[in-house]
Amino acid sequence: MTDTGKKKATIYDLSVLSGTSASTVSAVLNGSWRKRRIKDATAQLIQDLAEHHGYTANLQARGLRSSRSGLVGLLLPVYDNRYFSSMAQSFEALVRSRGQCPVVVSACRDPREERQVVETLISYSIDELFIAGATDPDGVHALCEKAGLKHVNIDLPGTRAPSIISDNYEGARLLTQAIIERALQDGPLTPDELYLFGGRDDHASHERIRGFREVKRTLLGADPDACIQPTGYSPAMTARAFEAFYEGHGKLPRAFFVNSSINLEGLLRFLGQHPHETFADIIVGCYDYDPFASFLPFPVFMIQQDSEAMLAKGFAILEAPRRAPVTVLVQPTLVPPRTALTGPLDQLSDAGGNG
Amino acid sequence: MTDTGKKKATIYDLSVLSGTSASTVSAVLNGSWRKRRIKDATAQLIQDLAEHHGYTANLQARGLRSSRSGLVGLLLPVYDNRYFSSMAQSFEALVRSRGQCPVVVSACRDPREERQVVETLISYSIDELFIAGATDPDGVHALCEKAGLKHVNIDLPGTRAPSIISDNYEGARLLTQAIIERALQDGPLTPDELYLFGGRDDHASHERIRGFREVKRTLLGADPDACIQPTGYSPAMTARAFEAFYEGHGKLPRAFFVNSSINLEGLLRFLGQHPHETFADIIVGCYDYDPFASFLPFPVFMIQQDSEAMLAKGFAILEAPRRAPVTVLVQPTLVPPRTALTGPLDQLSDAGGNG
DNA sequence: ATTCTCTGCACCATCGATTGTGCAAAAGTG
DNA sequence: CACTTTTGCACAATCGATGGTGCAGAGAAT
Repeated sequence: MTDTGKKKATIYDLSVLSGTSASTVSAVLNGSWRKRRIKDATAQLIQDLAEHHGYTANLQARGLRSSRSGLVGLLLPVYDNRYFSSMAQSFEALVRSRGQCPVVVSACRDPREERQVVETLISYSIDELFIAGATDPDGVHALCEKAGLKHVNIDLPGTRAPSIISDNYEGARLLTQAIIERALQDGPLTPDELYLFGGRDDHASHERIRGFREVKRTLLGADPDACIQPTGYSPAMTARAFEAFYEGHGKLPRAFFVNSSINLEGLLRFLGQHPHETFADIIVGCYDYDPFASFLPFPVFMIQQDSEAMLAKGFAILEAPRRAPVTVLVQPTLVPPRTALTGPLDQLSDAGGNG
Repeated sequence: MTDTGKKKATIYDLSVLSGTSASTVSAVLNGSWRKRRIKDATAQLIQDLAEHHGYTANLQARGLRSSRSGLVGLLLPVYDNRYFSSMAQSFEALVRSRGQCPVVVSACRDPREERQVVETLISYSIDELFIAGATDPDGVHALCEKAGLKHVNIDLPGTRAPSIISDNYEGARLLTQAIIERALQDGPLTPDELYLFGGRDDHASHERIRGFREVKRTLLGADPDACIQPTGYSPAMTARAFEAFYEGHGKLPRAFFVNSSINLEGLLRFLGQHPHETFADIIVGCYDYDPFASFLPFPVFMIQQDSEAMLAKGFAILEAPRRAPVTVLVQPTLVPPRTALTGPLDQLSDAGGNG
């Protein structure tokens, strides 16, 4: 790739250099040349020239003409937690392995931002879209539908497009049961000693709360409404809920279920403000897995959602001829305290060593 | 936005509907219409039509013609840790606030992948590129240069383009000093009780090791080479280093400096395999901040890098007329153990509550 | 009334690649 | 040698938006 010339080479440049037409160059360089009965020698010549001049196709031009782009989008609510960043990591690898180009964007759980972002992606003729945790999946669906864009919901279901979600109900049951069993080791547990913090009015929260309440009622016999504290997906709000509880009771609940790792950060903020005795004996369950959180100085049970499986399933569904608005459940896994799982980063080759 | 029609509307559709020419429609819809002396009434008519038909510009066509795209790229090594995911989060907000569209891609610390990704981005005529932690910044630089793409290095410096990096040397000094002081509270510390794990042959690692060794020599009087254990950026390799040390010494070093949060995950893997006594008294410093890691059951000092400041500085440099290959140092902050800092997620509005 | 200046817009080439179609020249057939 | 078939490629329209240029008509100036 000797960089001859200053501007990027185009098929027209190569057509002059090779003494062929632009359409021949195009065919050779996009692989359709056998179908077009281009001579092997001609193809070879053009490929050599292309390499020599560092030719790369102008993807905007290609996309404009063919109305496809080779891009696959992933729409995230946020980046900054291990569940979504890990999903982005897996997504990259998966899309790359399929010869397409991953594009990840976040929309900050804002329905307007979501639409805006999707419009932009559509304007770039992306080929497929994975919608992870959209606040308004059906609104986004309408846009995709209109543009003929293949898409699936991941993590939060929509009613109009295929959805692949964690089995939040089952996961919550597993997690609740684990917390309760662990708490019982330290003596009997009364219903008002087990709380749930975090989440809001989305499908995932509902299902988790449902699973929590059911197991709790079964094992502990009751579940006062006051034990459910939805605080939204915000560390600050969650911290406030813990503070409020602490002010009212002089301690934290003996055991509690936290709706997500983002909410669990709210717990950290509380911890930072209080001495160790305050939480020496608590038992926590968190829906989401974060390796560092698993090693906090009290037992933390976590639920790992299998984002890689969800994405893989998503691709499978997009490839299938019929795409009914089915909902596929993917089973999450209970992770006991003090567990360091491997993640997508472990797939990366890193020679390591100092050289 | 009533979705009249099935295909996406173009300026030609609107030109027919409005009885004007396509160029007029184009001018009205891209804001250049005052300059083109379009009558207010005409503009209004076209805007109404556009809204009614849910017109959105085909950005590939626009980009092709104007060879600009409104896209700003961020090239990351990986997503899956808090430093980079937090950087991505800040990046999104910053770019959005400037009316452009953020595109984040990762290249897995693979020089070939880096080039490949940058080529792709260039083919989409992105306007600016932030290169965070490129393995081969100058190789990437060459590509950008050739394409006339404005770019800056973030986090790891290149020699050919402006670079904005953390003051790794100073950060390492702060961190080393903090660990040593804390260790001295528990009694005298000998040079062979303080180790460094992680990092490889990149600029950041070098600077951190330099800072570590200097402070250590100053405060402890010596620094045996064996105390430096570069393991690459891989949790597995780092875990192996801890295991090896443990096998040789029957315990972990009393205090150690870990090169990054990714390496710190290696420590978790070790911890998961050993009883609590093994690490009851260790003192850890980690270059990078992760809120959960800050609350591990032993003192963890962390360094928070100011990625938001780096990005902001990057934009400033890109806007400046002259762009010499300067290197700008941004000061990181020492974060004492058990500290929950707020992050970019706190900027997000989240009504919270159950409704 | 004539010339000049604006105003308001239409026309058209252009960005770089894709693709249906057409047509020479080469090769095969009888 | 005349005729068909195949090979190998060129032509030109097209995707949707942009922006330089030109020009008709309204109003102003003389």
